[in-house]
Amino acid sequence: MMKQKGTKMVSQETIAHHFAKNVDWQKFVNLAHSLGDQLNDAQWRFFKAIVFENSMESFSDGSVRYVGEEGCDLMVKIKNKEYKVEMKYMEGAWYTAGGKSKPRLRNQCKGIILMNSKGTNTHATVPDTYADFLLVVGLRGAAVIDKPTLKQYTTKHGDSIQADIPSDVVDFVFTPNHVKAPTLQKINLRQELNEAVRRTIAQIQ
DNA sequence: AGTCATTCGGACATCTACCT
DNA sequence: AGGTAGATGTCCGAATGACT
Repeated sequence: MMKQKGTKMVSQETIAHHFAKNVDWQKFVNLAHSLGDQLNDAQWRFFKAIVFENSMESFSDGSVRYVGEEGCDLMVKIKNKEYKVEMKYMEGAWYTAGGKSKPRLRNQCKGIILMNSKGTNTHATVPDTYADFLLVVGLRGAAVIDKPTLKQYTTKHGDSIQADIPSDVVDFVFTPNHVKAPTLQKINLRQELNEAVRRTIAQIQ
């Protein structure tokens, strides 16, 4: 029986290219800006990730599937094969805000907490069960890194595993040059969620 | 001087798996 | 049966550093 080598693993460049081509990042940027800080409060942050992860599926051509499993948020289908991708969102992941000047590419991504827990973390690096690729999404850019490369840049921090990824070892999916100024849309997810919550509560007898 | 950026730890809610 | 470590994701706040 063949070992793992029998299953061909595509390159991070292939994954990045697929995300670049088959996901509408302008829509993502519009969504992220329109959502603003609505879900930034501590108790809503988990939901923010759910919104963004789902948006990958919605804004894709159908080849991206949201699964939300442990260590794997997305399944990406390329040439009839599916690949496991973990997604992290951080506002200023790759580019500084810029303010009055232009956004500037960082030498390395802002530190990402890949896993953390109360008490003491046992992992020294990402576990074998972790997705094969990590998609790091920011407001002004996104990039892909494969697991073997990612492992080179992880450090154990008390109760967490942190990744400090140099910008020149990743493959970019989009950059500030790939998107136009965001179209702000009037959405109020907090209100809709609150209403959904009240409706649900009202069903209880 | 005043803006912009970085850094660090802690905060949030709640589930499952495992332990005694 | 009851307790808790470990897992999930993101940002805030304050203090400090760097730049124009």
